[in-house]
Amino acid sequence: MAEGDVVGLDACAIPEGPLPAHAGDWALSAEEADGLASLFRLLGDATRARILYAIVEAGEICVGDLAETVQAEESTVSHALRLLRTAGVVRNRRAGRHVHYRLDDAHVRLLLDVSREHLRHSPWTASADASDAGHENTDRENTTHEDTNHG
Amino acid sequence: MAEGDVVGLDACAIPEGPLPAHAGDWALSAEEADGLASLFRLLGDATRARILYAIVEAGEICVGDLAETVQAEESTVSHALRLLRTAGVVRNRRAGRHVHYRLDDAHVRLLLDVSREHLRHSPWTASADASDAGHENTDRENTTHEDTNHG
DNA sequence: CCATCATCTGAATACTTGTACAAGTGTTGA
DNA sequence: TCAACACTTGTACAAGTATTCAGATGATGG
Repeated sequence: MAEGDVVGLDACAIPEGPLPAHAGDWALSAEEADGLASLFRLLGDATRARILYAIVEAGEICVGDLAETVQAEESTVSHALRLLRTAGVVRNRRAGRHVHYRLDDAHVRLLLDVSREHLRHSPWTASADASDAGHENTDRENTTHEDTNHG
Repeated sequence: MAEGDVVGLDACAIPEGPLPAHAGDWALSAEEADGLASLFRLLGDATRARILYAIVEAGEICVGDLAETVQAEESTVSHALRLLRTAGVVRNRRAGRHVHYRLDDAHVRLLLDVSREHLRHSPWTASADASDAGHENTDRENTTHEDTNHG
């Protein structure tokens, strides 16, 4: 009973032998989860995502160009930028009539990088063709009952 | 950095001297942006975030424990897990009456790791109190109008 | 087979949020 | 000062979504 050992009656969490070195540090408080979710939600919009990547690509870019690049109304872009700005993700700099935006968070840049990698190596695109899995039985879940050793 | 130099009349994107090596690769197509946003949106919910981190921490964990850990109804957790499952983020394994969930995407794990780091090093929590910069003029950005050289 | 446990699913609800239109602010040049 | 420009903001509405309740499914043990 390698793993079945730990499984109690009320607890079925299995510490999976070799845990990542920093296990235990992974636990998230409600606030942390909220903060993290806020960040992710911020990136969780196609327009904002495109804006961010356009900013990364350009280094620094003004609202008008941004709007043209991401094919959205300036108003939309401005609204999006405000969210990113107030979250500390981007930073603006006024130059004459223009306002230039640039990234203001190295972590976010890293996130964008990692996620882009993920995208390139993953079989998804926009429409996860696993659309709604109405039947939910995606055969990969059809496991043989390995540890049914209650007997 | 000499930046004001490059600004044109219709284009105000400034290539910021040394671009990241892979610049140009950063541009996101609409589909890519959508895919990326989908992923981020998936992580952009406090409940799901907590679920994911709980899964990472436990290595593998069943729905009931998950519900208790993240302090949510089992039904809520199940719904959340379905989204994560159909997106390929987590994977389940049936063991008797229990269903164990674990991460099923190294990229996502990395994202979670990076973002947790971000959280630890950032001054935010849930509510970004960097209020809304109504005037947007955060004085340090009050640069001398460098590129007002229209003549 | 039935009762029970663990989990899943569907539908209804309330809530959040992205977008567009229009008006406002601030800057520049004449 | 005025008009034009670049951008921001308020508001309203459509669309999306998280949560809950109730019922269904599948597994186990007697």
